Amino acid sequence: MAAISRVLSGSPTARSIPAATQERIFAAAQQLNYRPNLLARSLRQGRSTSVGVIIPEISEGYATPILAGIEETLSAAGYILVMLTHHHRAEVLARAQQIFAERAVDAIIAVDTALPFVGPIPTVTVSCPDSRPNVTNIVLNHDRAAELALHHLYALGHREIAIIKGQPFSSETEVRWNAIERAAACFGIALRPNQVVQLEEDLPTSEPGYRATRKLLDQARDFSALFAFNDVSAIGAVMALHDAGLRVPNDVSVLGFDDIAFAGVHRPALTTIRQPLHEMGVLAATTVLKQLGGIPDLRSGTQRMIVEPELIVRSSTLKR
Amino acid sequence: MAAISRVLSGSPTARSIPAATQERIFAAAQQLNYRPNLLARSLRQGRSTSVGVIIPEISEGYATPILAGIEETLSAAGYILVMLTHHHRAEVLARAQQIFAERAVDAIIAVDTALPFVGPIPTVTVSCPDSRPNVTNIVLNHDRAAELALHHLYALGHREIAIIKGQPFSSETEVRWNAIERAAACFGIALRPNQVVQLEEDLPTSEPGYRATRKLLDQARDFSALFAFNDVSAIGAVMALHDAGLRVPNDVSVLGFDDIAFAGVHRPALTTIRQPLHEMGVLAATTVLKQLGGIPDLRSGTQRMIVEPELIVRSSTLKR
DNA sequence: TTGAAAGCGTTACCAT
DNA sequence: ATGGTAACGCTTTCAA
Repeated sequence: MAAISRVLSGSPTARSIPAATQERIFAAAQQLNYRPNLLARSLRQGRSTSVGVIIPEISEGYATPILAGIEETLSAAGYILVMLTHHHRAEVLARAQQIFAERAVDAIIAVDTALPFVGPIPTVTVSCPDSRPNVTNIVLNHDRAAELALHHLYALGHREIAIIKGQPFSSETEVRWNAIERAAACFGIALRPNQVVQLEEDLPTSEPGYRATRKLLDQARDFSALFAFNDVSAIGAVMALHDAGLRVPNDVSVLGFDDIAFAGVHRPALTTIRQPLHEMGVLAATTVLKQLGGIPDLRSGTQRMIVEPELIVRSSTLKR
Repeated sequence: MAAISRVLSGSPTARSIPAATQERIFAAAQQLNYRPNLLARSLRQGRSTSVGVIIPEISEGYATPILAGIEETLSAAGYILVMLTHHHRAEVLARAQQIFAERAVDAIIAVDTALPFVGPIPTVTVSCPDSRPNVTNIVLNHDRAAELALHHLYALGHREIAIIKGQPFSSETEVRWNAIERAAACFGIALRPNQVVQLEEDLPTSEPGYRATRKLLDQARDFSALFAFNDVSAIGAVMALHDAGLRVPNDVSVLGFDDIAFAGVHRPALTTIRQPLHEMGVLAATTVLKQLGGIPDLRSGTQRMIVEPELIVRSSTLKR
């Protein structure tokens, strides 16, 4: 039994077993159609070749490419995902910790989620700006993103730029806003309070963007450009502007964020700041795998991996 | 140990344990912050409170609501998903069987996937028309869908209707096409071979729909309506028609399928045949849960659960 | 180089 | 009503 275990699980101690015996073992396993019981192995080793993934919801546009990137990478390495959604509810987040512990996940990837816990296992976050000890954070270069965005609009002649901030519960809202403020200061753009609105509802649709834009139009109509928190809300903004008799991009230039799949298909095609969502998922997964396979020392210490945004110009964003 | 196991796992045999003892056990568990080890339980019981889910890919529009419905329902019942994607590759599908067996999933849900295997565990398929023994199939009422679609177009005066069939590898392509043929016969609509094209590329984007429509336009321009295999390809079709100088819906009425989230946001807003994707995910999951909890007899026998489509009229599909 | 045996943390079968 | 104990199928240590 010992020899069989060592050979079939590819243990380094198998090197001291003669080739002939190994052959016999492989042959027998093949003939008997032997499959090791992963549950027994997991129980014994205390690990499960699985990775916990937590994300607010399985939503269109944003979550999909990240999850796809994570799934591809992990399943190619023989890991499965223990995927949980929390819908921004604190008690579900707390339960997630239990579930991950029960299932003995070997690592955790948190997407767009402020983890209330950090365990002794490798932990990687995606788009969670608040860094915690022993966690690797994969974050977008928000300063660069804001600079790309405002430079684009500024270069086209826009000076009165409205902003739609993210929902209060969204983990990136604050850092993004701060970056926008810094970039605006750089370009000498004034962000007037009545030209700033915030997404409110917890819906992954364009509805919150529509409502925020309605509110914006009620309190200010003197902006010539609008920078939305994400593409989904930018689409809602375009609808609201259109309903208010304003043309996009002729009257108002709308700039989105994320570059979701539908951004290029939407009419008017959405100019946007691209986040490499799929790549971020892949990066999160490969980072986890590296930590799982590598030297334990690599796990410790807070690390930041910065991902670069890109300006995608689609509908010609005309100068006013 | 025995008493503790019985009480904490809610075994029916725990009824013969006096309330006082049960209290003591609960109190101690609480105080010691005891969490049962799921791996050990799974090893012993041969089940893992997990459900295998296999789907071609984590794609926008189609997969997302189904997966969300499955995830919600299963995780509310304490199950986790073992989610695999196969990208229409046969060898990956075969490996999936291995992985599900290794992980000792308690049931399997296959979405839009022709399973090459049926095990002894409850198995539910979503949108897989070919029925196999001991599998519950959740399928759309395709005849009704085709009837809704063609009646809608017919009533608007359309007689020359082009069709975009699904990819050859898509599990619903054939059954959908057969239903369309029957409905067309009913209404006395002739489906001319040069007005029928098929999606080819294995991409979850609107690209295949665009290409198919280009091909269609090369071989026929005498159609006044176009019925696409799904919304994603309908969007591609609208782009291709537009690029060819045709207006939608003025020159050509385009009818989609699925009613994905962006169908109502797209301009022109997409008229479409709605599949209740989210509900289908929920239904698949509840069916699995019922079979897992219920009498084993319920598992046997092939069952079909028919889901009804709905016509969603958005852009006014004008009579030619 | 190989084998025996001790667990991993449960559950379930028997006794009491 | 309770408790002892043998599995479940593997890995790993220790001896041979």
